[in-house]
Amino acid sequence: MRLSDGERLSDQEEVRRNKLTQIISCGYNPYPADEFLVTHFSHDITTTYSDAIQEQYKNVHVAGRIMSINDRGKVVFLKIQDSKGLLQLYVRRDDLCKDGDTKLWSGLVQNLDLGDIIGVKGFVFITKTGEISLHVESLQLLTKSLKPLPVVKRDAEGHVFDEVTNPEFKYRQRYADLVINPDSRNVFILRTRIIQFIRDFLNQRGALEVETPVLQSIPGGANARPFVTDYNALNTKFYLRIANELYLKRLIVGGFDWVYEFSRNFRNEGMDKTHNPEFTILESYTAYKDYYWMMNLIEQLIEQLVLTLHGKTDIELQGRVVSFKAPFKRVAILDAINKALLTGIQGGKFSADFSEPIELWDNSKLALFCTTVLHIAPVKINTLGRGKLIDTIFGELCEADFVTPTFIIDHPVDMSPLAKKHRLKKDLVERFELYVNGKELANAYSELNDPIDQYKRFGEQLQLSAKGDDEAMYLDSDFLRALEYGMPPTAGVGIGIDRLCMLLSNQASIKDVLLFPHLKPE
RNA sequence: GGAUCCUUAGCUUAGUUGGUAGAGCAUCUGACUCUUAAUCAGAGGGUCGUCGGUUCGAAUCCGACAGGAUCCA
Repeated sequence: MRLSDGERLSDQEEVRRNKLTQIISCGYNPYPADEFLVTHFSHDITTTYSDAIQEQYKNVHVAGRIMSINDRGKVVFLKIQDSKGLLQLYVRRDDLCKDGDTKLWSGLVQNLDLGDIIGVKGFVFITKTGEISLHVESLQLLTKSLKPLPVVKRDAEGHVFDEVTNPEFKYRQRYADLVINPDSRNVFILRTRIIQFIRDFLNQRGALEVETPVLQSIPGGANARPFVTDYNALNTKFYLRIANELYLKRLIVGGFDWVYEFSRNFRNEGMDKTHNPEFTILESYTAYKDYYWMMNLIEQLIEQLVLTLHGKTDIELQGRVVSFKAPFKRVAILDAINKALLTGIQGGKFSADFSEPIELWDNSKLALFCTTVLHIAPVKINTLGRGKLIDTIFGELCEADFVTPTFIIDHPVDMSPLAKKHRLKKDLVERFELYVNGKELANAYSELNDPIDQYKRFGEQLQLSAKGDDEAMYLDSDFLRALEYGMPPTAGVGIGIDRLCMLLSNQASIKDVLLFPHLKPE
């Protein structure tokens, strides 16, 4: 008996299939359809039970997966795991088989394996060794498990047996990882709590959650290579969205004054510890506000989120304590770079040729710095515009320094084609990025709403594209048409949800905060 | 895309100038009606990622491929 071609069954799998046959031949259904009424969860019992209130625990129904079996002959101790934790079951043959017919014992109980899912009824008591347990009066199989589960065992000294450490196993068989590894499960519970917190935070302030197209005819709103697909009914190429920004702005044009969406975005690019081609960004746009207002909002959001999850605003990240107390530091990106240049020159890392403030450098000097100091291939640099060069220098020189939450603000105009020009500072835009633990967590602008300026910016992107920058933005004339009707002054923000989850769950890889990260097919 | 490393039983792994694989947990058989890594006595389970080469002989050396991890681009 096999489920798929070419796969030989292991001895343990053969054994389980034989047990399945025995269970069926004894008249028990290994996959019953009936509802099993659950009255209690493991954790609730083990945290609230005491002998003083045992009357309330006389008829308890629990269901879960068998995680340990301690067979003592005519008594078996089982531990089952439900969604909230573990509960020990005390199963006695003579309690299950009161009429002397031991078929249930020999036909079913003795054919149970680790991983089987059972439903039990009984009363709660405390064993001689002091463990709150369920004395089982009836037991039924709810699902037979045919594949051995590498259940983790721990001894009294804390030695761990059978813990799956192979990351490929965890990622490919997340279902198994979630069963055997509570740490994994907790990360994903935390992820949901984070998303719920943000949703509540925005809803309480009057924001409207919306849904915009995942399939787009023009992949706009970001600099990235898209996934392409054929749209049969419309007989044209479509793209999976790289961002939802331009659609949310269309909604601001339409008169909604605060919208947001948790947007699953797709970028056809490399994957590493912080990038998965499919990822989640929260985008939110608010009419009549600017990026200063947005900075205040975001620092409130992050501070309160950390406070809610951890009960305090100072938390430990990779061995150092980081404060999330608002307000966060605000540093102009050019100031940050100039400071790093000065430090580098004083430390002898680069020559004094680069002592002039970076805003005065011409493009050839930027390129020279990138090739000689940062050792970036000239072929690549030739495709980059001024803004991307400066962004690259910031990434290399400064990014890692911003461990405590810091707003990096006022970027050069040509690296921010959707941001409004700064009200005071020439050649800059009203933009901020939030850096925490050396990584970009959020990106926001006072949104560009001047359709003529926006048209010019798209034009500059087209020129970059012609130079070979395959991430330059596409021109979206429908978006320009929307802007021509008039979009009120608007502040917009995007928060990387995956990175936020990595940060707050202290995970080093994005794969550890994605339930099903992409891997090559087996 | 480049460099380095990894792939041995269900899981974790040992395997020393190349001599047809050893363990713990899990599994199976037997004993045990309050155990908790239960214990005790026995047993089975591996085409050592795949394919090819060198050799009398390959888990081990060489090559290609596949998957994964880390770092770089």
